[in-house]
Amino acid sequence: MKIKALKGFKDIVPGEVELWQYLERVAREVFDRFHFREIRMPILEETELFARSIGEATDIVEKEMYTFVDKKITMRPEATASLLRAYIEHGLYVQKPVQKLFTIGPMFRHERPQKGRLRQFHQMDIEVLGSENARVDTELMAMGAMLFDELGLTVSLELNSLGCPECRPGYRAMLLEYIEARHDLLCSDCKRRSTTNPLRVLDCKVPSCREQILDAPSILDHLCGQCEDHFQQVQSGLEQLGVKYQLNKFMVRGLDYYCRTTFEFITTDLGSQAAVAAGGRYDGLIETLGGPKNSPGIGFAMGMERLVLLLQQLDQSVVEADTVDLYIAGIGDQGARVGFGLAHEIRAEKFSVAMDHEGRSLKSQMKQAHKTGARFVLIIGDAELESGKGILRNMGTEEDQQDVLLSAQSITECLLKK
RNA sequence: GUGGGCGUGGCUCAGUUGGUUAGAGCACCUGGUUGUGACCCAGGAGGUCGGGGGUUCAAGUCCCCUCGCUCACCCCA
Repeated sequence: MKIKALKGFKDIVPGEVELWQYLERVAREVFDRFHFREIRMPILEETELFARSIGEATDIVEKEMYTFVDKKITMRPEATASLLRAYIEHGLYVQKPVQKLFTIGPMFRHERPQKGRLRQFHQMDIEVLGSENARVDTELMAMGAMLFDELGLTVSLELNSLGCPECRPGYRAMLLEYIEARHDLLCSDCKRRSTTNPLRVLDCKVPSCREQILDAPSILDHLCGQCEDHFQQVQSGLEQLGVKYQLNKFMVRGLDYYCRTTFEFITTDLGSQAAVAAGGRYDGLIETLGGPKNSPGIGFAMGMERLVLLLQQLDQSVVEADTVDLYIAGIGDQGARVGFGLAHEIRAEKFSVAMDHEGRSLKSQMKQAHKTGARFVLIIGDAELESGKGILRNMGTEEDQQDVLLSAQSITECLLKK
């Protein structure tokens, strides 16, 4: 019986991992430009942390978490809660009132896997803690847009506001009334949602439900003065920076902690997993988790599997082919022995060197060199050992240089010349 | 948790109305004269046809069960 990876858990093998490295490299570079700093947290946390932040009644907490019940610990299903815990625990808000942080790593949710959705998945998570200025919201979305643009991905930004504890309850009551009046016309899921989370009815995909909610009251028409003002500033900021966006008054969030600004970066190229990144503001959350009072925050997470899938759909290859500077082909035991030593010395000079130790024929080694994408091949056989000079073949031009001294120094000089 | 589709060598797949030793392409290995990479040619290795049971003289091909993968619902990044 062969042992295989668990359902929903995937290996990222050579040939595939390069794209992940590329994604991460570009992202880190962009984060750096906006002056975000990295933070890394453990994968396991107290279960309580997620119950309190994400919300007891959410699907994530109710049925999707990997929890060690006896130890009361859970593998993180998302990054924000852990990041805030660390932020509070280390008193980062004391050192610097506004913190801009990012983290990259695996998250775990026990769901049925499908395209762009795994049980262990990876997110890049960005958070700005300690500011409620609308420019922060704008900058965050602008950064996301810039990153996707530089990756060559076509995604659109959808924006909404969820209001705050001042204005949401009133709106919620109004919506509930609207939904109740049409209760019989809704799908069975929405009937359930109307009691568990009425806002969710707004983004039901069933056509008949969509029809019913067309004239539903919009939160955007019922924001309190402050939220309205804040939302206007966010929008004018996006316009100032030339970031295209679309208002979506039906967009809701699955995690309880969101308020005010919420947004999603959407693609049409991933089947049902449209959101490649999503997030929003969570102004009361830091306090809820034991941090300083009146401490606002906003952040978003990007699904790396989804981004990699999109990158794979691009025709142009963004990843460099497999290549080495030099392949050493040793013929016979002595040739291989000398090559073995030279390879080590040349590697110490910061060149990449490949050779095999299987005692293959020269022809076979040349084939290996070709497949490896070697720029040069150094041939060392009996004749070369005798003269002390090797043959250096340029794999591009097919030229052989006959008189290369078998020393790391003269070989590296030749490599530098080309 | 609920549905649909699919499970043949590393990968992509053929396998006819069930019938002799299960095939192809790609990839891999070794050769094509004595020490050289494309292509080509020859040869080779590699599969208990997901697993179990049943029908039959005979099953990769039919039936049942089971496991796995996948897409979708739900939910979400």
